Amino acid sequence: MKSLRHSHPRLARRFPDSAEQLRRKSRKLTGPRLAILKILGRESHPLSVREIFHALPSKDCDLATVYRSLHLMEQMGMVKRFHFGKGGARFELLAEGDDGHHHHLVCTQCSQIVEIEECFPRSLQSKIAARNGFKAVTHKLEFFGVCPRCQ
Amino acid sequence: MKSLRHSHPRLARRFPDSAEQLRRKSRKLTGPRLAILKILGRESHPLSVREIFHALPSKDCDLATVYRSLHLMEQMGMVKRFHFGKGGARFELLAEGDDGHHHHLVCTQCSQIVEIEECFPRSLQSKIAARNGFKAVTHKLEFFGVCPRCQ
DNA sequence: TTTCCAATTGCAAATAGTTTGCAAATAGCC
DNA sequence: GGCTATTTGCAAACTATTTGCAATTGGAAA
Repeated sequence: MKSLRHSHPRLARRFPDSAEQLRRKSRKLTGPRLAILKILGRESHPLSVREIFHALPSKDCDLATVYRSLHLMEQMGMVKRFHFGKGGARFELLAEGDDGHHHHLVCTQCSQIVEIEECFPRSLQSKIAARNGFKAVTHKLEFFGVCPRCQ
Repeated sequence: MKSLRHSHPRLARRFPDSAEQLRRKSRKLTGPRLAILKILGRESHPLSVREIFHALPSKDCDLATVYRSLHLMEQMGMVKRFHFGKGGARFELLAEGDDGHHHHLVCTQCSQIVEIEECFPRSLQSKIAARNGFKAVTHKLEFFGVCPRCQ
């Protein structure tokens, strides 16, 4: 359990709170959920459902349960869902209070994923929202290219 | 045929070239392909495969053919594929020479789609690419919010 | 620490989106 | 009009995800 504390900064303190957070919504901290949190906690980039499933110790948990768990955790703000075009959804563990808004640079050859600090300029987004009369505007932004090793 | 000349600016002159463009690759300008181009030419925003299929006159063309046609047209640079998270792919007709790089503002309630002029700052993208040693970097960027009518 | 029940799980089947093999149909060059 | 490579329809396969239901289980209450 303690090992999760040492992962990526954003993930810090996620695991110790999980039981408490689940309890608050009268949800149970079950074996499968724990295992999934552990796997997500080991990586600092979004994992595909397939990757999570195969990393499951002795894959004793059903694939449907992985989907259900991830969905629940997403609703609770514990994980964030990403789509990189090809393939299915990917999930990243979040620390409490983090809304998970950030972006990635993905290698189109080997799918290596780098987390990016930069974001679309806030003022420009406000301008776009205002000009079109839209409210509550956010964005999804991902970069794609060829990583050093694949060049 | 002529009606397509009057669509959205980006689409201008797309249709008259289609036969020629297809011929150049020894492809045929068939009924289904013509019908799909016509449908795409009527709209200035990306259509889902479902939408295209149902707009097909007397839907006499198979869904598989729609997929195959769109795939071919994508490879030939005649249409551009987009993904807005939920649901399947969407396709937009391009004018010759247009690489189709642009973005959208999508209503999360009614899926209304507005085309956006703004783009992620080039210099910032170069910085991101350089810092991580990536080459040939591009990006996908879409905005989501609530449109005036849905507020 | 046992009981109890709502929450959770496994399993299998359903659904959505997309692709593919193959024989029949057809566009466009001659 | 004929010929042939390209295209199409159809059905089946595939991938990603969801759902119904009966059996199981976490954890609050007794």
